[in-house]
Amino acid sequence: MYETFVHLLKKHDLKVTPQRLEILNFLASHPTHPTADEIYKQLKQNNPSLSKTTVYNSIDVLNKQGLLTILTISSKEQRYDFTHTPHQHFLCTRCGNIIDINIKCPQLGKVIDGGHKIEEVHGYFKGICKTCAEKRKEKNA
Amino acid sequence: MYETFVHLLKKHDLKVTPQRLEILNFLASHPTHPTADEIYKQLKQNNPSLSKTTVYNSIDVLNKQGLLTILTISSKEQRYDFTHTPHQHFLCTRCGNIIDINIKCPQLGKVIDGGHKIEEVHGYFKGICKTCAEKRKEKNA
DNA sequence: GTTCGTGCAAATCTTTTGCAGTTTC
DNA sequence: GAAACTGCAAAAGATTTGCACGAAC
Repeated sequence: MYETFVHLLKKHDLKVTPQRLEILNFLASHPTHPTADEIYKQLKQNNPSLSKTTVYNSIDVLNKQGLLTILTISSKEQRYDFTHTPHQHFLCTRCGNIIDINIKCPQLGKVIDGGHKIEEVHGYFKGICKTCAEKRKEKNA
Repeated sequence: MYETFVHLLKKHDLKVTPQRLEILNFLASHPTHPTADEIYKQLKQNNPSLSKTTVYNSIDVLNKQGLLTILTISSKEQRYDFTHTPHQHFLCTRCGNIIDINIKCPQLGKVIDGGHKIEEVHGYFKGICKTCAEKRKEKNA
């Protein structure tokens, strides 16, 4: 079941530990951009000896290998995103959810303002998400 | 000298205090996206009784009135930006500086992915800034 | 068996809160 | 003078560090 993640870790010269597999699996299957604390609380249920230090350690090595992205969108804690395909984020000002969206970024790769070269677009967009917009419509109807 | 900021505060029903004037002036004249601590340390030099609480309090009310923008770009501390004209930010991966850039955001105001309405584009872009790019060129030459 | 990873406790850093005294209007 | 603001100290919350033990290769 975890073969993919075993390969992924080996490929990046990281030791394969149950904790790392669980964290990778959790991030890949929960595109909800969890915080370190959310990851910790969730995984501790099946592995009571898990420590937060390990969560932070794992996040750190995974991030250094480019396997996850650190989001610093709205609040003071960091949120994490398993890196698979490039995408942007949408923060709903009503419900606070962070939703993955797909937007073409015409800026990527361009050189702008006389010399800055754009290599990554970490844009995030703020507004009202589909669900909240529909709720508001119903209310007004 | 501070008439503009006096007006700005009054317009937003905020009391005019020396601390708020200093903070506004500092933010407006330093587009370097300082942290709370940087603002505090700088202003404390001329006003030794200044407290960090006041810096945070002021930032809070100014932010609520839309007079400044909170950036959460790269690290765990927040950075602040005096709100004047809409612009984007460019984080240089070499020198770590956050530079204001001007980019057209064709996404603004659009409805995407079947219903999410974009009201603000908080994009930031990552890459190599002009200064670092030129330094690298010189080195290779 | 050596290197690396885990987990505990303590430390650090940023931001928030409670409250008494002071300033603004 | 009432309401709002300042500043101190303490608290809270997220992340980092030091270190001994244990697991992976």
